[in-house]
This record gives sequence, structure tokens and C-alpha cells, in this order.
Amino acid sequence: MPAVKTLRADGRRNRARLLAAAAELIRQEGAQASLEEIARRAGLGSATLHRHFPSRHALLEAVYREGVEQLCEHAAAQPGLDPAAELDTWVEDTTAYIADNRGLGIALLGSSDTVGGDGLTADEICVTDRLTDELQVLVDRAAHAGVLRAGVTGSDLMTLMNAIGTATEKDSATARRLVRLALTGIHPCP
Amino acid sequence: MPAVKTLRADGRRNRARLLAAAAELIRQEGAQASLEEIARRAGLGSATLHRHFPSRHALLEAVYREGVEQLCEHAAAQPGLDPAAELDTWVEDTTAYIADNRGLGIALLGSSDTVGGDGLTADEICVTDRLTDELQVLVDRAAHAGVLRAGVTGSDLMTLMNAIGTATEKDSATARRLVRLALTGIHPCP
DNA sequence: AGATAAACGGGGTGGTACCCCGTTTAGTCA
DNA sequence: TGACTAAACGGGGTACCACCCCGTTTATCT
Repeated sequence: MPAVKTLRADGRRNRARLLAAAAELIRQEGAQASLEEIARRAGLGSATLHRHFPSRHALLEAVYREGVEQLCEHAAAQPGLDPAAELDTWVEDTTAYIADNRGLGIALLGSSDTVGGDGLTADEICVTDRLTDELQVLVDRAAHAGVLRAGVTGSDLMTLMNAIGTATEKDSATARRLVRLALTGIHPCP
Repeated sequence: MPAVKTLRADGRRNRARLLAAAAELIRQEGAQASLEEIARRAGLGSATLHRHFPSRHALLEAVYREGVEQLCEHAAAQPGLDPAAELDTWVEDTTAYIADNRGLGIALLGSSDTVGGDGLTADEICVTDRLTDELQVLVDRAAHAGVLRAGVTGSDLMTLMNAIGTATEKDSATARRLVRLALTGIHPCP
């Protein structure tokens, strides 16, 4: 059992209901889905939603935490691919995920307002940091293997993924095409 | 004098006031600035704003029409640069413009709802088409010169510019860096 | 000047985010 | 077990927003 965890049984149950309702409505209507409607669908008062998630950003982070965790584990699990392909694949997959899940992009963008809502325990970190850290591992590996252009940072790629994923909402096929384009450049090499 | 133009003198004056107020507030608060507040600053009722611009999208288009026109003329005026540099430069400049002018990106993205609001006369076309057409000229020229990777379309680049510009609002320096990155790819060539 | 249609805007509707504060309920301890 | 206490809840209020109806004002033309 973790050291710090205080949340009453009904609180935990209602938090889960809110997250489920939020995930569903966000899938349908995007990241700007009505918070009132989410609370309504969860069968709870809107005040309860605001108590659990003090901002839209906090709610989005919580909704996507699980998916982001899977993406990161997926990255770590890649066996013997070469560093360039490894990086490219993960960047492409993650961008497609952002495109498919309207809202994650916004979750990543927004001012990462001071963590402290009572929906977050101390040992959790925000999804942005989680993704950025994972990406940095891949970037470092590629750089070390000499297959990364000088000056390219993890932060650059993060912004790029976010940009493309957000701009191609609900069209992950296009997102993948654009990512590949951006990774290889628009001009032929020789 | 153009053939088609019917708008009463007060209508024309108020339309200009609305555009000026909109440009100012959008510069301050971004594309989601309150329409009520824009009308208020223009000294007009909100109904008047909605009559001139039936949607936020229509208003944004009108606000940025002039700037877009300049970008397009700038593209046509480039003298003897080689097609690759010509394309790259324009794409970079335009993306920086989108980043600097919060709202233009959204104007480009949104469902280009059927033109027909009384704020548009028949001979005007939407800014998206204007930019896309200009870009296509540069793309064709580059493709003809053999300096464009096969399969790259104007639409691809348009989406990419939009994505990067929107994701780096108010930070055109980063926008330029990311565009250059995307144009040349993240891996070294040989 | 008078007619007529264009343009205006006060004010209504229905929606949203966010929060106060009295009420309910889970957890605890004798 | 029952009583106590703090956690959690939610009805309802405030303030804002987009959007529109419809009676009033005003430009334009003859």
C-alpha cells in the first residue's frame, strides 16, 4: 500500500464516475466538452466535479494518464530496433494517439497550473512531464548513435507532435503522414 | 467601382469599427475573445456584430484578410530565388505570421462554413483558399524543379504550417525553428 | 419632403464556469 | 453498538457568454 492516500470511499467512487463520463463525452465532443454535462452524466453535482478537478486541465490530465502510461511503456518495450527507427516509430504512434484522442493535445499545451488539486496524490507527475521524459530517452539514444540532426531537442519534438496531433483531430492517418513528412523533411536528400 | 457592393454608409462605418475592435481584442486575448466585448468596445450592440459576421469564423476571416493578402503578394514578389528556398522561406514566414497572430490559425482550421454572411461580397474568397492557392504555386514550381519529395502536397504543408503556428502562439521564433526542422527532417542526410 | 427598406440595439433565452454554504454520510472510537 | 467529526456532496446563486426577436432609428432615392 502506498504511504499517502486519503480519499473517502464515496469520493473515490465518484471520482471514477466523473472520469468515465469525462472520457466518454470528450471522445464525442472534444476537449471543450461541457463540464456541467460531464457532471450531469456522472449523476453528480457540478460542484463535485470542480472539487475533484479544480480546472479543465486537471481533468484532462487525469483522463489521459492511463493512455499516456501505456504509450511510455510501449516505448520502453521496443526490442532491438535501431535508434532512429525507434524514435520515429514512437513519435508517429504518439502523435496518432493525440490525434485520436481529442483533448490530450490540449491537456499537454495548457499552462501546467500548479499541481495541487485534491485529485492528484503527491507521487503522480503530470502527463506532459511523463511523455517528455520518455521522449528524451529516445532522443538521447538517437543522438548518441549519430542519427539525429544537431540541435534537435526533445522539447522540439514534443511541440511538433502536439502541433500535428492537435491540428489533425480525429484523423490519425493524416497525422501519421504529416509526422513522417516532418521527420524526413520535404526535400529529397541528395 | 466594383459591380456588386451594397452596404449603407452607416453599415460600412460600423463594420470597420467592429473589425478594428476585433483586431485589437484578438491581439490581446486570442481567437476566443468575447464577441460581446468586441461589440462593446466598438460602441455597438452585439446584435450588430452578429448581423455583420454570422459566426466567429467569419469575423476572424475578415480580420485577417488584409494580412493574408500581404503574405500572398510577398510570395509573388520574390525575384530570382531558387524554387526550394522560395518555398521554404514563404512557408516559414507564413507560419511565423500565424504564430504572431493568434486567431488566424483558428480561422484557417474551423469548418469553412458556407460563405454567405452579409459581411462577404461575392468576389471575395475565404482566406484558407487564398493561402492554399498561393502555396500551391510554390509547391508546383518546386516539384517541377525536382526539389520536392514525391507525394508532398500543398494541403500537407498548409496543415503543417497551421499546426505549428497554432501550437506556438505568440512565439514566432520557436515557430520558425520548428518549421525549419520539419522542412529538413530530424535526421542528417547521408 | 415623403416613402421605404436597411441597419440598429435593448433586452430576452438558454447555456456555461465556478463557488457558497447548509446537508448528508463515511469513518472512527469508546 | 451508537455517537461524534470531518469529509464529501449538491442545490442554487452569480456572472458571463452566444445568439436572436422585433420595435425603433436612419440612410437613400425619387
